[in-house]
Amino acid sequence: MKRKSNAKSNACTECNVNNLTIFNKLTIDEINYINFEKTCYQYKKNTILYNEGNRISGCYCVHDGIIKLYKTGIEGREHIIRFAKAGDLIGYRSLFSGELACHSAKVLEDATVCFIPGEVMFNLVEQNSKFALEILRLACHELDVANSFIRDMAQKTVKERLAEILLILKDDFGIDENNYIKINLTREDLANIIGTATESVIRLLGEFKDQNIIDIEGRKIKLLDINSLQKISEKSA
Amino acid sequence: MKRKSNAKSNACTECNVNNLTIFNKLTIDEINYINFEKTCYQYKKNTILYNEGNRISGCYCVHDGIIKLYKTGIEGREHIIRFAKAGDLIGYRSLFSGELACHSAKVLEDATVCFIPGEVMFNLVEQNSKFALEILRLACHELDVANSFIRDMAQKTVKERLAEILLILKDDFGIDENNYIKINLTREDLANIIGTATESVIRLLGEFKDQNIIDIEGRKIKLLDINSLQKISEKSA
DNA sequence: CGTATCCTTGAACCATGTCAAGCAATGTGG
DNA sequence: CCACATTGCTTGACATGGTTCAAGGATACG
Repeated sequence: MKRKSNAKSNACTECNVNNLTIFNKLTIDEINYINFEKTCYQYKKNTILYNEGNRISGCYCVHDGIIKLYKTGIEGREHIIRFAKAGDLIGYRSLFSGELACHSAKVLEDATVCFIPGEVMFNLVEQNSKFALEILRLACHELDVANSFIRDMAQKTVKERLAEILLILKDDFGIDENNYIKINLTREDLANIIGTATESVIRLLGEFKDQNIIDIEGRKIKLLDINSLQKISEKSA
Repeated sequence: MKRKSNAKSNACTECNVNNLTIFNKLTIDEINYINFEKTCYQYKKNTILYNEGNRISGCYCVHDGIIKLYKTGIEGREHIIRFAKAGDLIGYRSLFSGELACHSAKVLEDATVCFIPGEVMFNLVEQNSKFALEILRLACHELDVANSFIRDMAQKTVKERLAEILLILKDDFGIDENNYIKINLTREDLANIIGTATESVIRLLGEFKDQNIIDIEGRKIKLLDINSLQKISEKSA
């Protein structure tokens, strides 16, 4: 399940996701420092990187694949917080808050992930204030997003939230040449993002399909009418 | 509504909320720097400090009083994010994410608030990495809290959330000698925190009262049976 | 090829929202 | 200080969105 990949193809200086990440404010020397200290792993689908409540000793930079971050709630029910993809950093939250992991991380699609020890992160924050500000910017932005989502959970219906999440997934993962969203989730996963029952997701996706707003092929969702989705998600339809 | 208070009683070096705040990692020189650059204001109830969408040019440190932070949602409905009290910092999120204010701030109880220009905050982050880490810690912690609340919104019933929020308010604001929570909110405010209708809050508070879990005197809520509240909020009752 | 997981549909139930109406408390201006 | 206006509180009746349960079919996987 967990396998160190050969270092060659993973030099941070040549990493094509580098400019997507918060590391773009680092000097070459600092990048090399990370490169020297990090460890790369390849994980198969369903591997657990860490569990809620674990102590996190560093953070993970996703090179490719998709990682699902989720919290376990009442009666063991899973609640999905977000998905991390190429260029995303995970675990930094617990690292910098000094708290135990507040979520579990599980591989959704086979992934290559670099582990950066916490000490390295702290050293970089101390010696490069631009980097510190960059992480701060990231955390503050995620906080905005989280609070907006709380409001949406509070005020929107399940249908509105489903339309919203389809649009968010589109923005985060993009669509292919046939307008299919480039992430395949089970109905249950979708339900666990927006906080509803699997059956409700199924019925509502069916409804969207009947209205020619989306098309469905197994787990692949094709967006036909983004405008309508937008209207639905904003209650203006 | 907005009035500069005399500076004497507000010297940061003598501020009794100082050790509650993230500023406790600063040197005396740095505290004096803030003291020199800040401006203190006294605000009456219902004053708006800033509105969602405003550009924020600094952040506010609450000296006393209570500030309500809320987002405006669909059809103008208010959703309360949190309350800031003595020692809390507000506006830092938008400042550091470089985005427009993602919420409005309104005075709930007459407040004294110090405005610290953004430039000062940025300078301090740059020159004192312990301070940077402290803000980062704060932001990451708030992110944890926000994500937990999203899960709760997704998985808990209105009754469970109401029990939960009463306990949170107790922890945040404390209780007086008669076990009354030291913050007075309208039923509508309570509804706007947990995302429900005012009528539901009224009915559920009545239910809690009938079960001798709480007592109610106008807007003041007295906690009689914290254990039961805990059980309810965790679905174990 | 059999087992596990996922998907789908129908039916029944219920928690919660909405609407309406009246009352209480609070605030404001003359 | 009173009268009026506004805001907040309460209750009942009703509508409905959404959950839950059950059962069967489809699909993926070892």
